[in-house]
Amino acid sequence: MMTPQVITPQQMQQILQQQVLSPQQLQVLLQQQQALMLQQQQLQEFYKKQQEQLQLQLLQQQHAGKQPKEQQQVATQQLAFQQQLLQMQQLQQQHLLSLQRQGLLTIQPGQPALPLQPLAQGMIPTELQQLWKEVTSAHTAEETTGNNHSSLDLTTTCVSSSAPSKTSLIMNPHASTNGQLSVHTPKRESLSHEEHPHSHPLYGHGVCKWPGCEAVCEDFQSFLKHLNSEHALDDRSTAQCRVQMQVVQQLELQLAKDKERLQAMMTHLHVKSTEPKAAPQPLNLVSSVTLSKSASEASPQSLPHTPTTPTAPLTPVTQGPSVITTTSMHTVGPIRRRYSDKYNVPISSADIAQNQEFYKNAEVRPPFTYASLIRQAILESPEKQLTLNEIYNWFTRMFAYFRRNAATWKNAVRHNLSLHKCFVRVENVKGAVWTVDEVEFQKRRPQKISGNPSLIKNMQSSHAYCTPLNAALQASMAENSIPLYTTASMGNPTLGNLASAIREELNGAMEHTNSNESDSSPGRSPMQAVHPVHVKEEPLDPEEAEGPLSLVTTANHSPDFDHDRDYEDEPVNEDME
DNA sequence: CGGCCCGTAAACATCA
DNA sequence: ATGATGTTTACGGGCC
Repeated sequence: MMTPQVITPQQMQQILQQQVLSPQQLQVLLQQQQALMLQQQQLQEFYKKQQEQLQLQLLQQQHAGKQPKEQQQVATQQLAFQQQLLQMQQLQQQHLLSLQRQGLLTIQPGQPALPLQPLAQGMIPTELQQLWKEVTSAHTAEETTGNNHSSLDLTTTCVSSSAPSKTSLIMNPHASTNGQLSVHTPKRESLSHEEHPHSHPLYGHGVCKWPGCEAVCEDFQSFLKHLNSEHALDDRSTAQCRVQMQVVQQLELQLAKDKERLQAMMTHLHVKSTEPKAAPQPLNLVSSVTLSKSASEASPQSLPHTPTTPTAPLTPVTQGPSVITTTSMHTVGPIRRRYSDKYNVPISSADIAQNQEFYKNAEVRPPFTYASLIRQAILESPEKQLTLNEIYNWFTRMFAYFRRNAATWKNAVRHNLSLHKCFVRVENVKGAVWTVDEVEFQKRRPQKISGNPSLIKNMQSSHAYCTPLNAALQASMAENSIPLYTTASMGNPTLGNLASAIREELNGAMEHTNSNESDSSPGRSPMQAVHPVHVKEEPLDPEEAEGPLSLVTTANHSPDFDHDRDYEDEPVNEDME
């Protein structure tokens, strides 16, 4: 539990998000509040009676002129009461002010301004009933059967147990008016109190967490003493409890609103998800929305495949894009991978996360040919060579799209590797790796582009580096352009590289027609391409240093997914288009 | 319409 | 024997 005085809006948000307070908890609090109000009334009466008695006594004593001790005692008592009352009211004012500042006390039209009522009058039970109705009507429908064992329950405990006999006496008659009240008997609460002696929600870090208290208590025992003495059943405690209840209520209302908002967002994004390829940013949202059952029906039509394989181990949904989607991949040692984790290197960085995450999470077919992708995969590797399996892994790692239909695209990859001369198979001790013959690749490029004169025109006339190969590519590049350029310029191998690779291709193509380029974009000359220094210095230790951006790369390690196998296996079995 | 590129499917061979 | 890896052929769609 927190102290209303110091609670910040951020904390409120946190609380809201955490949904700390269940309706049950609220109920408990409300019930307790109700009981406390009754007690408060009793106290008020008691106080009045005592005052009357005091007056009588004083009169009598004055008449008698004796017994100074008793007189003193009574006077002290009275003073104490008055002080208490004053303190209580001050506290209440404090609470209310803070709450108002925080916008927590937005009293609803039909609802009486409870908190502003003079404390002495206490809270009318009907008001509480009303309150309770409002709160419950808003929430009981959903998420029920929670455990109400947490803080609030214990709060109840502490308060009522502090004056058991009195409480029960006072409560019971009223309890009959409301069945819910009878649920909480002092017995049960005291039991729960004893069950978790050292996990009192009002006690933490050696400090009493009673709202506005923060008294230091050495140990739990002293805390209990403190609790019973300082926070016994009195008006102040009652008032504080009521304020707390208001806080809770407001939080509940806020929660309801935020839930509504969330629902609206989800609905909205769901609609978006049915639209085309989408911008990079919706990416994660798209996938997350996909999870929601409500959204599931509409999505299939829009995308080539149903978004986000449900079975896939990494669901982009639940977590934030870059970091979370990924798991530690190192362990997965594919059968005979040569440079086991090297391919990890070129992968994601926080910067490109946007782009990378897009294809990583959205099952959108990348607008690149298999040949381009394969080349990129190989070039991103430290050694500029990959085994077939590593290429597979790269595909699945970088593109959600390739996490299904493994048989199909893997076949395509093999097909491309064999078909294109630019891919050279190099025998190795441990097997064979694939490399890129950049000369061949550059040869090939112009060919293709030559078939698209308009593109060439574009490139020549506007020296547009990333003139797309086609509309899709263009779109993709548009999406990627900003982050890609920044990252690529930093020499960080990533998906950014992927785009840069495309640019390279174009550059390479342009070389045949335009040799003006002075910039050092990668892979322009065959020699550079074969041993490209620009992309990144090849680290001696593939595990650790992987380039200029150590930070980024460190992040890369974990981020990436690990289960190549999962991707390989599942799709074949489960998919059906 | 034909040529080219690309993706997909599949048959087949090789190898561990 | 099996699966991964390669090679090759065939076919269809898209584009120019």
